[in-house]
Amino acid sequence: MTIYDIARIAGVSASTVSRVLNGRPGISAETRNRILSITQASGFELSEAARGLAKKSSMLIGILVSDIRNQHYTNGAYVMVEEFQKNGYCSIILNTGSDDESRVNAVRMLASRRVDGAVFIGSSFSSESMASAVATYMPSTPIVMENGVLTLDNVYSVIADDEGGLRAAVDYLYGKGRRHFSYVNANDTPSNRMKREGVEGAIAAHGLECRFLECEDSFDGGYEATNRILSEGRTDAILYSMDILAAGGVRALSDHGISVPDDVAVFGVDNSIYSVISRPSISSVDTNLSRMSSQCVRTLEDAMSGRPAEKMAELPYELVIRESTPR
Amino acid sequence: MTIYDIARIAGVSASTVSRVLNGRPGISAETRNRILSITQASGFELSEAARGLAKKSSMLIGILVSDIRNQHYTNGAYVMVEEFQKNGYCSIILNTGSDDESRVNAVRMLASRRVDGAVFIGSSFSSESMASAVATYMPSTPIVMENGVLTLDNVYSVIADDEGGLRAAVDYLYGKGRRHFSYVNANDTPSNRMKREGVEGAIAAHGLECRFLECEDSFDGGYEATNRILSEGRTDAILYSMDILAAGGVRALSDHGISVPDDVAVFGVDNSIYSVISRPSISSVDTNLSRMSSQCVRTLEDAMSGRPAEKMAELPYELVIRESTPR
DNA sequence: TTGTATGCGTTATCAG
DNA sequence: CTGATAACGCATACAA
Repeated sequence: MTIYDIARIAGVSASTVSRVLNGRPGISAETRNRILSITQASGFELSEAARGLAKKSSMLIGILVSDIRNQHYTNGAYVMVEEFQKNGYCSIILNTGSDDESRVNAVRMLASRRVDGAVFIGSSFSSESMASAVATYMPSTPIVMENGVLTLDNVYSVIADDEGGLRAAVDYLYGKGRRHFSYVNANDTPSNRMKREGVEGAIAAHGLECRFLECEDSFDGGYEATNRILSEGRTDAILYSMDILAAGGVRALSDHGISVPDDVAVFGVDNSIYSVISRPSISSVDTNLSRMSSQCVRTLEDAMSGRPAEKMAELPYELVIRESTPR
Repeated sequence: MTIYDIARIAGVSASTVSRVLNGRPGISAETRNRILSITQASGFELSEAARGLAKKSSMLIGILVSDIRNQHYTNGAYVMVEEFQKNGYCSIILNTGSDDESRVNAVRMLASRRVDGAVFIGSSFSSESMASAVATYMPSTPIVMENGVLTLDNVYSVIADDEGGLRAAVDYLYGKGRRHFSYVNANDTPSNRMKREGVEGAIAAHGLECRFLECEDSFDGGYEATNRILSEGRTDAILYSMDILAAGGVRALSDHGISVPDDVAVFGVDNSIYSVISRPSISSVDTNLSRMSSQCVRTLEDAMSGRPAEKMAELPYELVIRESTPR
């Protein structure tokens, strides 16, 4: 079924059908109604692909997610999907692994779909290979990076103050008298490096020391890292780069009969449902993902419609204090 | 940049470029290499929209999600996205509210994109209005419903044995000596009705009674419903239609100083991360979402490629026993 | 108010 | 092995 079929049935030309279906003026009420009723009866919808070809606009937004297992990212993606949908855009979501090749492939897919704009979610997209992929395959498509940076004309950034957030968390615990810090970090991303720098900076400012550990990006990863901490020496404050790790940590502490926050205080990052569900509930650095996501949408829509768009927006963090830290 | 531009630079016709870029045989190695190097240097990608127009295939899959806040669904969506991506398909994810109008609109969007196939995630799509929307706008596009049913020729189903799962959970608790049951149900969906029927059936079979409560689909909803239960009388076993409710429930019980599972046993549904993180961890009915999702992909790909596809597949449940129920 | 012709970027058929 | 040419479904400038 095409507009030509509708046209034939209605006894008019295809352009007339096109005009009616696009709500353009200059059509007699009679013809309009005839065409409309035929269209509705047949359940016909204009082909967005053909329309996009003719209008040079796909009404498609590409969303790249670096790690699907991180619900932090998927939540952000959904905020965007919803907001774009309000404005008539469809979102295509691609999950790129962490290897360069599949990430570049994802960019090529977006290019072949001729997306009107794109959002890259996660700091791990701040890489050389991404920069060159964008430069070669999408040199002029507006792109917004959530918590990432790429120094290209068509790329905009909305970033979180990860460093400041972690620094504040350390300061908070220091203010409560904690002096023996540990920091558990998941995978090595630019964002996690900033968090670590925040911790290091605050620790140094107080003239303290801190043990740094790496672990897998999961509940179990946090659990095991915490066991390692407990087997190695004294600690009265543990910070985790993500809530899910902290959830594992709280569980490990509890399994060892250690009181949280009396013996050991715990801080997470993300202010996610994990921090709420855990027992005790976990104090967390909130980088305000949903606000960041909304900002991404706004920036991208500005850029797509030629309005001046904010090249680099940094959103403030917030400390959410729960049961895992002393009052 | 189009294949005509590439053709002009290479000094050949557009058809030759098309052949090379599609890896078709019958081109001299020399011309092929010339075209390939020009293409790579320019970062050109074939337009999927134009290609789709000519080939009558969009290589697009539509995914409808009923409720974005339910991570159960989004997890399923991502399994699918990943699997489809492996086969060259792009997924467009639309979140329909719960009202009929926006759901029908979502179907129309899929129709206008000419998706090659679609998956509807969630039992709430089993409705009259959905059936008629599909019949009018996508009468011949293969569609798979995850945990839903629509009696149309082009619609396939992969469903969970919700009823059996809940029946088994009640039986399990009965076997541990529990006699005073409560059941907390979130929103009214076909799936949740099946779960409730499972509970009712098992309760009746044992000649018992059960208190039924409704609540919001959230941690807080489960928390408050549980408070209501505790204020109203005696209970030694509470089942929740979703883990997130059970997580709220466990927290409420704990806040009241009630021992889980000694005083009250708790059962959830979904076997999600929530059931793992809670303390005590929560026994849960696993309807095996990731297997369901994989099955959806397989069925849809069968249907799209004309192979015989399973019209209705029911997957078995599994009880995952954790700390919230007696051993 | 409506119709005709053309272009959008690609594939496919048919010649050469 | 390669090149014209039509077709895919729609929008739009131009004519009538």
